[in-house]
Amino acid sequence: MIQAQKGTKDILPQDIKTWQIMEEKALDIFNKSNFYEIRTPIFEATELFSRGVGDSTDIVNKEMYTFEKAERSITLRPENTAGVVRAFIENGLFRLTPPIKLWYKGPMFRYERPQAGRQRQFHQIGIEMFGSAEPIADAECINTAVKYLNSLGLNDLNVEINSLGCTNCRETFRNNLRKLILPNLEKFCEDCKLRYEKNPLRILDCKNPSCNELLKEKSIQNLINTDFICEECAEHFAKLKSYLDMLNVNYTVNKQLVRGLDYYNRTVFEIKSNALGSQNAVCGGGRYDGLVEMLGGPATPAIGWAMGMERLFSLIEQSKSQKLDAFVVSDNPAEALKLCEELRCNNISCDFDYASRKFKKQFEKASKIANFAVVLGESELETNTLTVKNLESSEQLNLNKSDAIKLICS
RNA sequence: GCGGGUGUCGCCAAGCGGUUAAGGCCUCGGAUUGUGGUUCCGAUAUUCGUGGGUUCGAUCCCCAUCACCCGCCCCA
Repeated sequence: MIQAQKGTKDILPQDIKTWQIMEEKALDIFNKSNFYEIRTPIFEATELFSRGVGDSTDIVNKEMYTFEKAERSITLRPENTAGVVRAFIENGLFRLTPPIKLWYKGPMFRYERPQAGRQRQFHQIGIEMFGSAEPIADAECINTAVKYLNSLGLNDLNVEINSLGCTNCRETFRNNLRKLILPNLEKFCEDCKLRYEKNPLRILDCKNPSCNELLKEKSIQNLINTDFICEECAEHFAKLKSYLDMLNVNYTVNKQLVRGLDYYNRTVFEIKSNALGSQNAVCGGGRYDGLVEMLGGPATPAIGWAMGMERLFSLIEQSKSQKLDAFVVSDNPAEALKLCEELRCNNISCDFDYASRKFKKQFEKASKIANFAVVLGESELETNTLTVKNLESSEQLNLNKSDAIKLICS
């Protein structure tokens, strides 16, 4: 028996209603804020991700599905920011009047050990905004995420924000951090030693308890807590906070929020839920002002986020699929099919029994899946009428076809 | 990459060395054959993830293997 691949899942009819709601709400909320959907390919040149997402990230180093085809190295997208940026550049979308507001949804692929809230094929929904470096763009971006989550009935989420500073102030901070860590470098874990070389900021969110202990050292805490970011970056962050206050978005500042993707600068944020277990981030994002230029486009500031839809799914109340308007009960499948066709043309959702089972069985099924039973038996065919039974109230009427349709539609 | 757990019918499960391998849900059929959501009856696992081993005997013990789950790491 061939099974679904490790870390992949079928989304079954019993769950589909919830997925459709997630998608409908996204369309609704994003449309209202002038975001346009963009659909980009599921595979891209490997180089797009190694350059775009960053060589020092786990995603690129050990989690990509990469294969060779016709002497090209191809990778299944592990996230979609790089792909959207590529499309933005390639199609000249930078020529549009900024800001250019895009959203997407679709499957992403990461070769990791599956666990609760983590699959190898999973779905993300996200937005990307290009062309504005203003903190008001950051605020709208975060607010859109919150509004979307609210529309799905999620109100008790934790929005964490931080500023990583720009290339200049980050460099200073990085050097200072290196100086303070160096004396104890040997005591840090192997990963952190690598991070020390490649991306020392990542040491700040190491989950290893002994590293965490080392970071509690006063001079390091002082460095983290003194706003290392330059005046401009600080002002940007302050404005963002004031806009979020204005919008009544609750947030907490988490100075150790760093995020594992290389392209972020200034604002980064995550939205977490305690209900998720160890994979507790439902949304993550930030500003990436250098990425468009780095991938060969004109210098364009940008910001975006992505949500894990499976995680979202596990947080929201599951919706049951709706009942059909009608189920046709008949011992004449051909006539039943004809009637169904006519009902469907009148915008009535309906079905019938192909096997002409006993009426008792057909009613049994009807009561499970439909609001009305429409009986089309010998006597109805003779008199050219329909017997319509309301399966909730048990009221039953013999009507001509147009009255029956009216009743079902009412 | 590292640690822990689980694997009996489509689903949820009992059994823990000798059983005809419980039970519930779903499905299917029936209770004077055109009326349901209630009730009652009946059907559905030659077999307990797979391959070895121990034993007179293994779903129950041992080994291996596979699959899945959970945690670490990382991320959505």
